[in-house]
Amino acid sequence: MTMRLDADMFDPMCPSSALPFQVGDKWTGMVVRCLEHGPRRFGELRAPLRTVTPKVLTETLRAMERDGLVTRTAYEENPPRVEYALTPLGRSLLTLIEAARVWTREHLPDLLAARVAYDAGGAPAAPTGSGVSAAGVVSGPPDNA
Amino acid sequence: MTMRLDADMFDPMCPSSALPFQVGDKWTGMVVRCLEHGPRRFGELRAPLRTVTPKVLTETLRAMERDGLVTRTAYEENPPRVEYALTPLGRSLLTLIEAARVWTREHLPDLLAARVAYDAGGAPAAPTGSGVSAAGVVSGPPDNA
DNA sequence: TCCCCCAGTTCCGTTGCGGTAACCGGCCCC
DNA sequence: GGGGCCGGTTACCGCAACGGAACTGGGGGA
Repeated sequence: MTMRLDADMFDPMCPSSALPFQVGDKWTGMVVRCLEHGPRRFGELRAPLRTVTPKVLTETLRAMERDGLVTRTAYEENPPRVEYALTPLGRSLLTLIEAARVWTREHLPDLLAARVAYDAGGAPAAPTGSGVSAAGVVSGPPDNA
Repeated sequence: MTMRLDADMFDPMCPSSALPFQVGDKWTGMVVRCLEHGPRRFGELRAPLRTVTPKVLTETLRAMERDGLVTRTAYEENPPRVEYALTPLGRSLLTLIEAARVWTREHLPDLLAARVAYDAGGAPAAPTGSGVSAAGVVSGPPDNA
C-alpha cells in the first residue's frame, strides 16, 4: 500500500468516533475514504480499518455495491484477487464526508467541552449556548436520586 | 402556523429514510431541522416526528443537550412548559444537514436505481458476464487468465 | 504431504438502539 | 372527585447491527 491514510480517522480511540454523523453503516464512510485514491483489495481495506472483521467488511461492501457506491471486480488469478473501487456516485459522497470532517475539526472540541460540563453537573458558563432563559429555568443534568 | 416543515423528511415511508447518512441518533437530524426556525416545545416536536415515542424523543433531546446542541428551558407554569432551542453549535449542524439534503435530492434516484438493478440480477451496468448472484463475479478487466 | 495465501462464509453470542405499554404528578375543568 | 393536559419516567422487549472464531476452497510452494 502506498497512500498514507489519515490514521486518526480509523483509530477507534479517536474522539471523532463520538462525532454526530455517520454515513450509512458504521464503516461505510471509512471505506469511501479508503477508496478515495484508487481501488483497493479486500485485505488492503482490512489493514487501515484494522478493527473491522471480515464478515462486517463484506456486509458493508455488499451493501455499498448494491447501492452503486462501489464496484467489485474479481480477477480469476491463482491467489484470488478482488478489487473494490468507488463509482462516481460513491465518489460524490466524498464532499459530504469532507464537510463532516471540517465540522468535526471546527466544532468537536465545543461538543466535547459541553459534554464534560454537562457531566460535571453544573450549568455551563455557556460559551456556546446563551440567551433564552427569559422566564425559565435552564436545566442541567437531571440531578435526581 | 406551525411552519410547514418538509413533511417528506419526516415521513417514515419517504425514500430518504434509505439515504446513507445520519446525524447522531436516528432522530437527531430531524430534531435539529424542527428547531431550525425557533424554539419548540416537547409536544411540538412530537407532532411532525409523529412516529417518535416520548421515551426516544426524551433520550434524543437529553443527548443533544449534553452535547451542547440544544438548550432546555423549563417554565414553571401551571401546565408545564418546556422549550427546546438550538444552540449556535446545534445550528452549525444545519449546513451539514442541508448538504446531505442536497446530495439526496441529486443522487438518491441513482442510488435507488442501482439498488433495483442489483436486486434484479446482479450486473448493474455491464451484463457481459452472466449468472452472477451471490458469489458474483463482476466482469472486470480480463487480465491474465 | 502439509501448509499458506486470499477472500470470503458460517455459526454463534452480545450489545444496545429503538419501540410498546404503562404509570406519574401538578393543576384545571367539569 | 374524576378526568384531561403536559412533559415526562420506568419496565420490558425485539431485532438488527456488530463482533469473535472457525471453516472453506483452489492453487502454489516447501
